[in-house]
Amino acid sequence: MKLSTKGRYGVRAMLDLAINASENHISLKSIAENQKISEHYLEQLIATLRKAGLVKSIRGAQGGYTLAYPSSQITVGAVLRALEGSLAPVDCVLEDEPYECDISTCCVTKKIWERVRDSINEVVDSITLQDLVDDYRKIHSNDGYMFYI
Amino acid sequence: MKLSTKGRYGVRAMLDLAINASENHISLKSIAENQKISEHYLEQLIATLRKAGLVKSIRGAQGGYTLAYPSSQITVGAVLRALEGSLAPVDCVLEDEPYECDISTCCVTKKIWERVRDSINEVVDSITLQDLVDDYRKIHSNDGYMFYI
DNA sequence: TGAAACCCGAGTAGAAAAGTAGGGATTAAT
DNA sequence: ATTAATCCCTACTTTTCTACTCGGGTTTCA
Repeated sequence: MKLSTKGRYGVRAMLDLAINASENHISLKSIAENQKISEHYLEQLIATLRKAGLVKSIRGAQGGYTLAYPSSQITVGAVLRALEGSLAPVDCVLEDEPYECDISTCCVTKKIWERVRDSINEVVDSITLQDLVDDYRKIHSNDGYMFYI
Repeated sequence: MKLSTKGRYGVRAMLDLAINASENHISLKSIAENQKISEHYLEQLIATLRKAGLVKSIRGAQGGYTLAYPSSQITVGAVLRALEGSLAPVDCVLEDEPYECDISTCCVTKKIWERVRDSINEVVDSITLQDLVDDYRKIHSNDGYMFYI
């Protein structure tokens, strides 16, 4: 029941972008350095986020990435689902294409997993990147990047 | 962010025991057959549940397993945590021995994972095996074992 | 033109999940 | 007492997935 590095790294990368949203765009390299994440690996994660429409890229020299929307409009849930897929704890309660049990109506335990899925989504959808930025600014006064996992 | 088969099989096995709690004890073999789970694999899961004090075993011929407590006193959460360990989505918010980040006070994202962890625990701790038995009886009228995942 | 960036697909080592194998210990029934 | 059913235990294997790495290609600014 663990989140993979995709989700964790992704949220941190997006938070990095949100914190530095004042600058026009940020290079992959600098995010990777700040967050101590393999550059090439992060590239793949950001590519996923771009395809999901959560970040925009600027190509060429001096290029980089920016958030596609204001940080107050991007939830942690959207980031996680883009990278991890559905947050359903078992495949029979996937939101889009639930895996059909042989005898789905008989599946008593399904109710448990639906409730777990919904409660996870509720939490992560209630937190925006801006909330994280606010928390971050409360702790730091522009003293660099210090939010590791 | 998926539950492993340990957790899913474990809950189903415990539900099987709860449904048949009227009989004194049930053999591993019959649970495995009912639930369509490899007998040898289920044996390992039940061993874990026994060591966690959730089921009792009777050895020898005609032996088997029973719940260690009334089904109304065993939560899904207890079963899941016995088999899966902490339901924390990342190691830095494990209840018992949280993985210490280098700079833990600075970890803004930690708050997210704490809230996710707590909400998962809240859901699974609010559901007892008896709740599942009640659901099961609502759907079936003693027509066998039909709750697959 | 060249360097700094983003873009893309394939491959890979290690870890974890899921299950197998094989035997030992206990006990009810005969 | 013997047998068969059952639980108990350790180790091994197979499959899948994670978390990368590799090696390029393309775009754009200076």
